[in-house]
Amino acid sequence: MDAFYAAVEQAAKPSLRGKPVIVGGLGPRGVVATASYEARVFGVHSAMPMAQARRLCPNAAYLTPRFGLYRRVSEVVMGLLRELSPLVEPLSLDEAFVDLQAGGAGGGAGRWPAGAARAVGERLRRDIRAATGLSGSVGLAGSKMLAKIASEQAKPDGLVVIPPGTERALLAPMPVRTLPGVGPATAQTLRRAGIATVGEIAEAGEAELVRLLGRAHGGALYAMAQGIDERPVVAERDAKSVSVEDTFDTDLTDRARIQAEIARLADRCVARLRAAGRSGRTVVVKVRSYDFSTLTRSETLRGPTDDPAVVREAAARLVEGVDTTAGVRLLGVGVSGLADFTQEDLFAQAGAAGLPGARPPEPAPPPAAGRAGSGRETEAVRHWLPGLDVRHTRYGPGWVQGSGLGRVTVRFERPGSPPGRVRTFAVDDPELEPSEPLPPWDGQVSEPAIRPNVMSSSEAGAPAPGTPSP
DNA sequence: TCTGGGGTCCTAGGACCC
DNA sequence: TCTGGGGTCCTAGGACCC
Repeated sequence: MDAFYAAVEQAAKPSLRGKPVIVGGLGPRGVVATASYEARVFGVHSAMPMAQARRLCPNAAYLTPRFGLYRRVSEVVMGLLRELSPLVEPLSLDEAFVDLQAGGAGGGAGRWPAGAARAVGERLRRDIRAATGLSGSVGLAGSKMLAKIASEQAKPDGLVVIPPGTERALLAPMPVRTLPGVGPATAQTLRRAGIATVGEIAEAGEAELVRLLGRAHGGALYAMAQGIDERPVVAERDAKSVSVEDTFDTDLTDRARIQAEIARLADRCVARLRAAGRSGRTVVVKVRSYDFSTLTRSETLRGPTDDPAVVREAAARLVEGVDTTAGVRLLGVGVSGLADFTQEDLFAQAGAAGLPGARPPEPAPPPAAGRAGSGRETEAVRHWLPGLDVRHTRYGPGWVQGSGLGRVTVRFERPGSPPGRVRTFAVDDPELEPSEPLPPWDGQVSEPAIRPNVMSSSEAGAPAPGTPSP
């Protein structure tokens, strides 16, 4: 999907179409998650500090991310991919590999008539636009690596095919950073060895690449430089770890506060673990200091757990051993070594944590949602975060454009409506209330081809009763 | 008002075991 | 009592991806 988060927001907010839109953290330490193509013209890009983005593009719309909405749109798109083949490997909410041969749409025996793949790709792009109102790009090739490179070249709103037999010649002149897996550090190492292009990787030979980058990375890169990538498309990979982390607006130094935050993070982590029906054996704590130096401390239990108390206690022990006196900007808690939860694990975890071993396997305590989740979200709503949906009893649905000085500015429009007008209210106006996001296909003129058949529980909240329809 | 949050994979050293 | 070789597990850190 092209500039996915920003594109969803533009689809949901008609007045933002054609304008620079930047989605990301709006706090003092936020970074850009996605910039629309209109904003990229100003040099804004993903992972850039929000402060820098505001200097480069002061007139953009700055919006807080709405992952629940993006997830719903993503599910629609992934559903379209699964119509092409059962072998779909999502990489993120907005990207996936599809093994078309496994889908049999090419006519069997793994042979595709000339042009058939391109036709499938173009039809997919039309279907995605019809179902979501958004544009996606397609790369078609004989391997995951080449398909990914092709899709990068196809963006935005395009399709690129790399025909079999043309791979090496096509790759040779490209900079090494084109290859997936080559980031700043690898590019630097290669540059120092006089290697700037993919062709030069192939010329250097496997022994040299392994010497420079190690067995796995060097070997993989040497193969990729020749267009060789045998990795299969794998659907439904089980997660191997679950983690949560928070960056604080100002550094933390108070030990009690740090321990309180660690406990909150542990509860949030376990809540996600349980929601996935998993348990884990290794607890990891992450601490990023005032100077951005980052360390982790981990402890492996004797058996897997999904008990919030066990994870909380392990995390507390681990952070106890870290010098935090100079100030920490980020804390994180994670669990790895995941297993599908079984009843026997309860005994193992009781022993491992030094808890009273005889404790019966009572129903595990609730995932302590009280403090972190609901409290924080309520707070966010009261601050009328830019980008969030609201509803006014007289003016209907709209979204927060900004707030401050006791006022909140709302633009009244919705997906499918013409650009709306702006009104300003007191922040405590009783006629104004937060509301659920309206997906982009709501209000479209034509009936969408596909609708999500399942709503995630976090999105399932019914609209408030008694509010008038527009 | 420099640098988010959620992941994956790899490497390397030490403990431990046979 | 001059000290091998291979394997696994754990811990910590780093590169990379979206």
